[in-house]
Amino acid sequence: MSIAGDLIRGHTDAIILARLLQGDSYGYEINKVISTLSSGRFELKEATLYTAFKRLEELGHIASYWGGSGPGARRRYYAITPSGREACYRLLSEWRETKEIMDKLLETEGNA
Amino acid sequence: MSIAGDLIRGHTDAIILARLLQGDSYGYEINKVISTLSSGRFELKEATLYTAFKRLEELGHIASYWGGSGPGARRRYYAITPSGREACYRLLSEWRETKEIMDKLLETEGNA
DNA sequence: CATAGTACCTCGCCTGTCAAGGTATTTCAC
DNA sequence: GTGAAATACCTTGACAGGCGAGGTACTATG
Repeated sequence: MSIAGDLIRGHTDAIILARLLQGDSYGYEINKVISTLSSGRFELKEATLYTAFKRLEELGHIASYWGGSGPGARRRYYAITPSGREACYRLLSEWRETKEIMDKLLETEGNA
Repeated sequence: MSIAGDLIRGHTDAIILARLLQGDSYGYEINKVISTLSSGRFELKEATLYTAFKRLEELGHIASYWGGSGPGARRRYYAITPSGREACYRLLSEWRETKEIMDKLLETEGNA
């Protein structure tokens, strides 16, 4: 991928929660959506994704349930919880702040 | 600090190089500048900073020399090299791309 | 029945951050 | 002059997140 792993570090939770804010979904689908939305430039590796799900569920930010299997194997759906919503809003505002600060720090006089 | 370490992970090199693009500087000063520019909301820990210097020097992106000591102890100055400039521009454009993609991925319909 | 696509999961490595601790020099108050 | 504070640099070890590699299982299609 063109965007290195460390750039998304710390942002995976935000991305997943923001996606679940749109409605329940499952791992495989979320991965596809992320890939599509970013025109293939961004990709959450499966190991990363499932690790994140586990972490978020332990934190109580998401809840899972086994859902109907479509064309393939059975799916584990995830739903965002109230605390997940809160966390998501917090992460979104943190992202806005990070952007703002980063832009200031990366600013160069004879501008790039 | 209000912005957690993982949010800047992968951006420290960009920040340091962008700062050195403004002219030679040394660790202690760069740290202060970052703190000031971000109104104290952002802080590169010393260990992180010196680790990054070492890494960047090994990569040939920066070069160091001992400079005159001002009011305190002696200072090790860093200068950006041609390859460092290139890397910096690349990182800057990567940052722009990351911003764009992240904004798309974090977008929510009933917007936050 | 084999293959490809869907779907989930785990282990172990790697790398960047940082808490903690250490060294050396200069300045300034007392 | 001596002690504290600020300046300035550096290293070690622990920790956490991302991910390569490998594995399981089910369904549809030819």
